[in-house]
Amino acid sequence: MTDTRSLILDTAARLFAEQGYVAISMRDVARAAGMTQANLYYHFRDKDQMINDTLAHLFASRIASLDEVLETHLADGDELERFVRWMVKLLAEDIVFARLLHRELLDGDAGRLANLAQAIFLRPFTLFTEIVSAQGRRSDPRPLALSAIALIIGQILVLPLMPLLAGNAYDVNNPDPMVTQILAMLRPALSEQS
Amino acid sequence: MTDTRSLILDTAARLFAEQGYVAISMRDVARAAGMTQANLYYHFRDKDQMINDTLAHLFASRIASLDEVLETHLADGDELERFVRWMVKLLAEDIVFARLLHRELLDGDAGRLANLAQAIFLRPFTLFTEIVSAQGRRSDPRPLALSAIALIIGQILVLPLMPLLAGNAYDVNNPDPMVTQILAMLRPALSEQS
DNA sequence: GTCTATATTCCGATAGAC
DNA sequence: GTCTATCGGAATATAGAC
Repeated sequence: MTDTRSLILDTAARLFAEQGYVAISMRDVARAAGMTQANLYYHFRDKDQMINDTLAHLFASRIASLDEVLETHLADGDELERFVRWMVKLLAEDIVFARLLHRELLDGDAGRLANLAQAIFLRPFTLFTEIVSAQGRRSDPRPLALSAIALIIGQILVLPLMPLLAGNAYDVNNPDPMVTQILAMLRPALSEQS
Repeated sequence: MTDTRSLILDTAARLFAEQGYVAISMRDVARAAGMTQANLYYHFRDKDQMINDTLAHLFASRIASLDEVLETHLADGDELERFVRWMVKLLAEDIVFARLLHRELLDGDAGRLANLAQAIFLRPFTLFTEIVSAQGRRSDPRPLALSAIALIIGQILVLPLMPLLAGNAYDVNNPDPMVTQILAMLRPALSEQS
């Protein structure tokens, strides 16, 4: 059985993702984790520290999957497609991670944003700039890399609008159509010389 | 002098955008608007109705600017660029609107999302599908239209990461670089025949 | 219309038993 | 480690004077 601290962190991550930090009380977390609220203060100094530890725990576990992707498949196939597919799958299949990421982008203070940039975005961003540079473009690859990340994050954020506007929806369990759509925008932008 | 109800709605919009609905109390809104909390209940039944009215008031005023853009400039220039510039300026210059939009995409229930799709997104979405179709593409224009909106919204959301990753930042008061970057991604995708 | 005053519930956090 | 019990404060909302 997993230890109590991890149980609390996983429970808190789920609740915070659904409703936000302010809307979830210590009592809510404790009840969902099957303990009393007072016991949370044995494991965490206060609510702020529990939030920070929850984010650190979740983000550290999720970014680890990028290392696997990079190390085990570094030699094969289409690097751009592999990167996009990894990021889309990560955000589409893990709604807790995706929603906490959005909450941090909206409400994180300077320190939390710096952590986020370092823990989550730095390696994908660097990887993408390398992919862009490898295409032989001479201009600064960084705006294009940030746009790629923005496109993927934006696609996930507007997903609930899909059925209301376009009349259909990407299947969360099948990220392929979204990957295809994103690649259809990135590839032409990449091959444009500027 | 503007009437009390509008003063409350504008004040609430600003505070809700900054910190979220749950974090802002009726006392906070009342204090910022220069009145007591009890008086808010003369103008609104409860907090929920104040939130809904705040969103309806803000979104109705902002989408009105699209009508101006469409009606006064329908004949000139580059329709795509005009549309992108309008949407980027709207989101970049009006941080209250942009943040409340993001909050609704994250936390809006089905009814609020339907209102959002209708009040804000339907006309830009339709406009963009028409622009795409006018380019002579034969495939469904809707995924591309949604991607364009996703790209613009995503760019605004990742703005705070810019100085942390790319080492510089778009100037909020000068949306041109972001418009240029977004057009650099949309134009090639548009001219690809599929 | 706006106020003072208050009812009720819930919050974060602590003390201390086991 | 986890509990019961409780404190002080802040939340939404209402009653009623002006």
